[in-house]
Amino acid sequence: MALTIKVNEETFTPRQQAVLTAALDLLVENGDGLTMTAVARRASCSKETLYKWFGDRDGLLTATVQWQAAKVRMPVVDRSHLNAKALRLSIEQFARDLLTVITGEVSITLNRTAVTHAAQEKDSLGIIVLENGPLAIRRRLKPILEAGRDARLLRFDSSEDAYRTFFGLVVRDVQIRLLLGDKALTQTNVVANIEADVKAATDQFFALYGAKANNP
Amino acid sequence: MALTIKVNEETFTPRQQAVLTAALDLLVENGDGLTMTAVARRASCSKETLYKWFGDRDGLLTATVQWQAAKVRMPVVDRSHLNAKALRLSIEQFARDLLTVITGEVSITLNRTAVTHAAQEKDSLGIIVLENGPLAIRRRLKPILEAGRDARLLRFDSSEDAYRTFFGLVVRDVQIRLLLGDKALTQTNVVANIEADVKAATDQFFALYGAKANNP
DNA sequence: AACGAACCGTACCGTACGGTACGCCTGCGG
DNA sequence: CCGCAGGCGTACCGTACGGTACGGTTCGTT
Repeated sequence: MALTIKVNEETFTPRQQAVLTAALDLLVENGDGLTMTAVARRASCSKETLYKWFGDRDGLLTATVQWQAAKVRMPVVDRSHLNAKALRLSIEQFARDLLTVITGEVSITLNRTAVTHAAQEKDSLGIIVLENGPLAIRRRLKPILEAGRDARLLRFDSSEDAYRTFFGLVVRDVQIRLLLGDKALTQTNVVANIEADVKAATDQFFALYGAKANNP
Repeated sequence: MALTIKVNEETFTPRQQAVLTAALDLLVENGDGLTMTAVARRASCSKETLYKWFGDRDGLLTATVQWQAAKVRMPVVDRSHLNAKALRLSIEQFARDLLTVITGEVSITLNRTAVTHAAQEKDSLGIIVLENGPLAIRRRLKPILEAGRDARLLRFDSSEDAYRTFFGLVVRDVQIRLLLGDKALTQTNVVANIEADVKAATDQFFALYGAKANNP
């Protein structure tokens, strides 16, 4: 159970999804408040049903994170005719999606849950969150970057390095500060600046990896 | 108790420091294993003493994190005669310090503990970790950056933005992946690449903010 | 020597929570 | 109409852990 990571969407009945929704709500409202009793009460079901469906508490947690993380599907960017303007818009869109997801309350909750989980020799949740968060973006961004390089619009040796630089330029210290509960970073504040941050990060990315850049 | 954040180094007796060391060891070994009984046994002291010294479990946790985080004192960089080479060495040193700290087992543990804590309406640990981690670097880096600007070696409008870009270029996705327990990032692997990453990040930082850079 | 403070070890209490058992209701196939 | 499977609600059990109490020991002070 702990070792089987079902990457594909598990097929949950509507009733089960209602239970998962209740569990997620409890997680968001009160991070550690995910007790089986609380979920049962919130979802109006019996604890016995929870155990029948999800095995144990960890199974319920995993199902919740898995199910919710998989819902974070960012819009696919058009990849045809890669002129400079289209490429820039694509990059900006990725930056915007990444920042929007990361600053969302659900994402913060899932990441906190996974980090907490990772602090106890359990890493399955961390893998799930990674797989559906940064790595999902990476999988979709890399082909765009490489297409940009093929079109002589970008210049880099390793698309992995380019991706990680992009991640750093966009995320900066926002995620860790949100995870640590930095009050100075109210989400409204961050959200209000997303557009400016997106533009700045994209500018910097092109300054480093644009074809005309003077990087080694 | 919960509201008083003692920024200055609390003066702990050697015996108390031994207790805090035991607590930290337990945290590192087994993230959630910080039970009062375990600490008392490890430190060969009585639980009653723990409660007398630290008030309650949260007090012990706070004292441990506070005490340990404050120990992360990165070497001060020479700020005199800022020629281009000295500035670059300083920046590199900051990058190296930041990466070294972040990838350390103690830092990972403290950050995980603080994130877990933040998931429960408690934010004091997060503040402590932030204050002694990223913000400590920021406090010491900003003057250097501004001195570099005064010396016409760097060009930027906001030193805050410059710092955050520096943070992103150096940290990238390393910290969040370590916090989530990404096995693909064994620490030895990261540590082995620190020097290369330091150089790359510094190159990129100067490409963006160096006086000869073509940034707006 | 006598006293008391600090502290260790351990036993103890109350509670919270994971997990299980059981009685009851509802809906559906024969 | 009967039986039964699925599921709800609740009661229950065992354990782990935070927090307290207490007897015994060491050590410094007078």
